Parts: sequence; C-alpha cells; structure tokens
Amino acid sequence: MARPREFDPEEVLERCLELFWARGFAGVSVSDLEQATGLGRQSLYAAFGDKQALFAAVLERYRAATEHWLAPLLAADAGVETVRRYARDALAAQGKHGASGCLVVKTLWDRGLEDGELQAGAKAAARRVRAAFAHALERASERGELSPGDSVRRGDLCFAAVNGLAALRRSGVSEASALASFELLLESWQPDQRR
Amino acid sequence: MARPREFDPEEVLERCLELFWARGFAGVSVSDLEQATGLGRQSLYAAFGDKQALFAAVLERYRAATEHWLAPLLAADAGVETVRRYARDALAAQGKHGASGCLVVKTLWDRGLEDGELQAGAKAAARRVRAAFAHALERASERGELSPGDSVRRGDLCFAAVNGLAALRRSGVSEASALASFELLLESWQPDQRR
DNA sequence: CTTGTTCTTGACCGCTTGGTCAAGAACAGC
DNA sequence: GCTGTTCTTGACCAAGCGGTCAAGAACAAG
Repeated sequence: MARPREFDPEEVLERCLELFWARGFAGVSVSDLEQATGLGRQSLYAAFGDKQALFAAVLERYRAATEHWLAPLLAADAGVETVRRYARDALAAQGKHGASGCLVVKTLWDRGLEDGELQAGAKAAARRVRAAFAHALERASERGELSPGDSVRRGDLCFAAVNGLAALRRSGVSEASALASFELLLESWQPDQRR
Repeated sequence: MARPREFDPEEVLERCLELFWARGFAGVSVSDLEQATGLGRQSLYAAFGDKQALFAAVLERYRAATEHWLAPLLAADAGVETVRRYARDALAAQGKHGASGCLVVKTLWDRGLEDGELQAGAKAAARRVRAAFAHALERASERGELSPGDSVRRGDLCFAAVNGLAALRRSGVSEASALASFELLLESWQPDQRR
C-alpha cells in the first residue's frame, strides 16, 4: 500500500553493469550512475544501498550470467570444442563491452574494494571458472581429444590465457588474431599432432 | 646559481612507481605521493609537472627497466630457457610488488588516461614485448628446441599467458603453481614430446 | 476522499581531489 | 656579504566525490 517503483531494478543493474565493466568501480561516480540510469540519487540508494552494495549486486548479476556460460564446460559432454567456443564467446562479449576483460578479474585487481567480502566472492568465482576449464579438459582427455596431462594445470593455463587475451586485444591485436593465438593452445595438446 | 634540489629525482620516481604499480593511476592521490616521497607538493609539481606527467615519467622509467629484461629475449642466443626465465622473473617481480601485473598493461586498461599519448606509448611497449617473445621463439624453432610453428602467434600467446598469470595469482594461485602452468605452454611445443 | 506508506526530486553536507599561490629558506656567483 | 634565482613549505582554491536530509508526488487500502 504505497507508491510503486517507476523503474525495473534489473534493467538498472544492467546499465550499471555496463558502466562498471567498462570503467571499474572507482572509475564510475554516483553521478555517472544517475545519468546512465536516469534515476535520482535517492532512488538508487533506497533500492540498492550505497555504491559498494550496488556494485556487489551488479557483480552478482554478472556472476549469474557467466554461470550460464560455464554450464557447457561443466556438462558431461564437454570437450575441446566447448572450451574453444567459450573463449570465442568471451572474446566477443568483451569486444562489445569495450574489451574490458572479465569483470570478476577486474574486481580482483581493484583496491579500495578490500573489504574482503567482494574479493572473496570474486576469488570464488574465478575458482569456479578454473574448475570448469579443468573439468572440460579432463573430459576431453578421457575422450582422447587431448593427450593425457594434468587437466587442472591446463585449466589454469586456459584461464590465464583467456584473461590475457583481453590484454592482447588492448595492445591492438584484432579479435580474430587473438582467438587464433588461443587456438594454438588447444592445438598443442592434440594427441595426433600431424603424426 | 640557485638553490639546489634536496632530493634525487630517480629515487622519487622509484617511490612513485611502487605506488602507481600497486594501485594504478587513479588509485594514487597526490597526497599519497607526497607521503611516499616525503616531498612537498610544490616540489613534485615543479620537478615533474602535473600528476599525469609524473605518471608518464614513471611509466618511462618502468619501460626502461623492462627493456633490460627484454634484452635476453632479443639476443641471438635466445631460446626456450630464455622465455622460461623471463616468465619466472616477471612473476617474481610482480610478487614483490603486490602481484599487480605489468604496469604497461595496467595502463592500457586505465580510462582517464585516454589522452592518446600514454596509451600509444603503452601499446608500443606491449608490441615490443610481443615481438621479443616472437623473436626468442623463432630462434628456438630454428635451433630445434621447438616444433615448427607460427612464432608470432606463439609469442602473442606467451604474452597473453604471462599477463594472465597475474590474474591467476590474484585468484589465489601460488607463484610456483602459476609458473608451472606456464611451463606447460612451453612443454607443449617441444618437438620430442615423449615420442 | 482520506490516510498511510513509499518513491522521487533536488538541495545540501563534509571530505577529498588535483592544482595554484605567495612567502620564506638555501644556495651559487660576484 | 650581498644579490638573484631556485627550491621548499604550507595555506588555499574550486570542483567533484559519496552520502544524507527533508519536502513533495504518487499510489494502495480503508
């Protein structure tokens, strides 16, 4: 029995996500958020709490979205092609959002967010991604798509490489070229490499 | 015929480098710089210009330092071991400086430094590193340490991986473990991999 | 229509930011 | 020991920051 909200919180979070993703937590001012969302300041604060809480909500939304991307890697039929597709999609998504790399990883860098809460969440999210890579690669090994090897370590290398691709792109490499570099990684583990 | 400076500019730049490296351009306030260097504000501004110019000087210093690290990769006798050593040293250096990744790459991310000047310089520096990797890998291929392949693309992958290692470390992976993952990359290109 | 609760609007707060100004301190050249 | 130039010190500035407050607008329930 009161005045209803005039905006859709999900939509607002989406706008905020774009900003935070592109510029980082510290790089976005509350005024920027007002402008991007079209909301008044008090509306934002009443709905989400302070800036850090808003960022936490945004990060959670991002995490949920990536969870969807991770699903194929965690599936039983995951394999090399799944990893390849993940890298391609991740690269494409970053391209659309200003080639900013993974928001979770960016959060790991960000100082000023050292309250532990967010950092711990980001670390956990990163661990999930690494585990998903490891799982897919392990499956691929079992199926004979890859030569036998330490899938966990390979997963970590994939994680590092995928995140490094963002740096590569920033330095002026095209999306296609960056992806080709990543392909090299998967190819090198093929068992039947040209005999 | 005037009052001489009471501080060593090089030493001051070194202090500033530590700060900028750990926290990024926007994450360091001029007051922080005063405190870290022990200098008054006017001394800083008189000697280096504004904050951005100071950062540019710091970045140049960093670039010069990495140039020294790059030398072995560009030498004629460069090979797999050289690349391995570079990755190890880079990882160790990052460990000492708060595991913050390469300052040049961080600069590429940083918005607010979009004046073009710095970004262009950072891009060029990144390109030099990539070229150095490519050179070392090409030499290694020629010498038969590696299977034949596209050294440029391999170099880019090395660049991505090395930079991704910083992300790996941030997510909680130990230095030794991160290095082991990188080793995997070099191993996978060995021509005599177990037959 | 009235009432009660929530949302919205916009002014406002203290604080920090990057940057400047002016006066005093310290030295080189004469 | 002057004199002139530079360096240093510390106060100061406008602007932007994250966050709060109070009053008005809009709706649901009675």
